[in-house]
Amino acid sequence: MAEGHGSMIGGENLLFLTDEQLRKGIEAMFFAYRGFTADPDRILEEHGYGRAHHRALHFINRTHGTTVNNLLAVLGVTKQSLNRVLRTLIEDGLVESRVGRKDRRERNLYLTEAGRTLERALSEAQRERMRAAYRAAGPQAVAGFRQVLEAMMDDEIRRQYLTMRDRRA
Amino acid sequence: MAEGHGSMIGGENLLFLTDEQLRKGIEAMFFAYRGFTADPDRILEEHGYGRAHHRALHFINRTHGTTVNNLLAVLGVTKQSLNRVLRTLIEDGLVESRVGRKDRRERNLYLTEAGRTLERALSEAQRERMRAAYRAAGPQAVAGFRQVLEAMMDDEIRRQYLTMRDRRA
DNA sequence: TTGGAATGTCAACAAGGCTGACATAAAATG
DNA sequence: CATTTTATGTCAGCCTTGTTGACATTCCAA
Repeated sequence: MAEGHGSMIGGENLLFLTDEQLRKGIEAMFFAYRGFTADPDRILEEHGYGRAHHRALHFINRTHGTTVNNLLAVLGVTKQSLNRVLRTLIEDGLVESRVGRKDRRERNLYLTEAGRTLERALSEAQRERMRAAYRAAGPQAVAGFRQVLEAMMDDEIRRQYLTMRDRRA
Repeated sequence: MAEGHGSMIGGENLLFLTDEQLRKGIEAMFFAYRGFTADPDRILEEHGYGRAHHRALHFINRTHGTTVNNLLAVLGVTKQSLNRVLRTLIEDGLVESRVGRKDRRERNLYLTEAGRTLERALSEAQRERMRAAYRAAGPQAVAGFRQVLEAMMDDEIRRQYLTMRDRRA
């Protein structure tokens, strides 16, 4: 019958690992990511910015005073690419770059009031979508969601993510 | 104290919806998506292709004989953008474009043997990553993962996704 | 027969990745 | 102190992949 668990192929904890199931997961990931970025994208467009700006604002807000090198590591892009984005944010007065106090080669990055305002608008839109999804799926589903996502990261990124996951602002 | 559940704001099923929790979900999504695309990206680079080619191959393989318009709707890009990608895939002999039988304006798209080979390599790399994540997280987590992702999609996309989710090859 | 739909193509442009080369300042090291 | 390394910025150029607009072709359907 329909529920014959196929236990002959490895027990029920392997049952869900069919190519069919994996394909569904892959496509869900693809479509969900589109939703995930849709709301901030609309706001960014109004300001003439792109996702790269959002990412920079997010991580500067998240780790006040972070250095350029730090940001490069987290974002996984080249300094030339980041610099282009950072320069416009600084010119537009959303980000402030201060010479490092201990090490004066470094630049510590901060959001200005205007930067905080835009960051809040972006992250609030994204949080609202996430909140609705969490609410619809329930707490147990959320725990599973995070577990799978963390297991999907590259090892090095996961280490980085886990160390900063539970930081305080 | 630290565990004062804040039950005054809506009961424990709302407890996990703090901005902090939502931020973790957002960052997990960001980093996980990088992992999600990392393995196919490496293979694509060897062939001089990009993610756009992967997406086209995936959905042509998934729905043999799909039309260009169909593909546009699923991928959410302009026809000009898709056309450029499609053209190189056809020129390179990975995709075959046949004039529609009923409606001869339409083009039905199929993978050639070479196309199937590349598609298999790409999807197998991606499935392997997904498989490892699923295995590490367990069946319950996987169910939650899918629930949250589906809830995160745009409404229209979700409808589309759900109708094709359980199709047979 | 004519309007509109589906498709393709050309041109131009922008964002945001990349590499390589080079400049500067400051820290670290011998 | 001299040298090397590090952190950052910048210029130039290239690529992919998205966009818009204009226009041609084909062909179904009213």
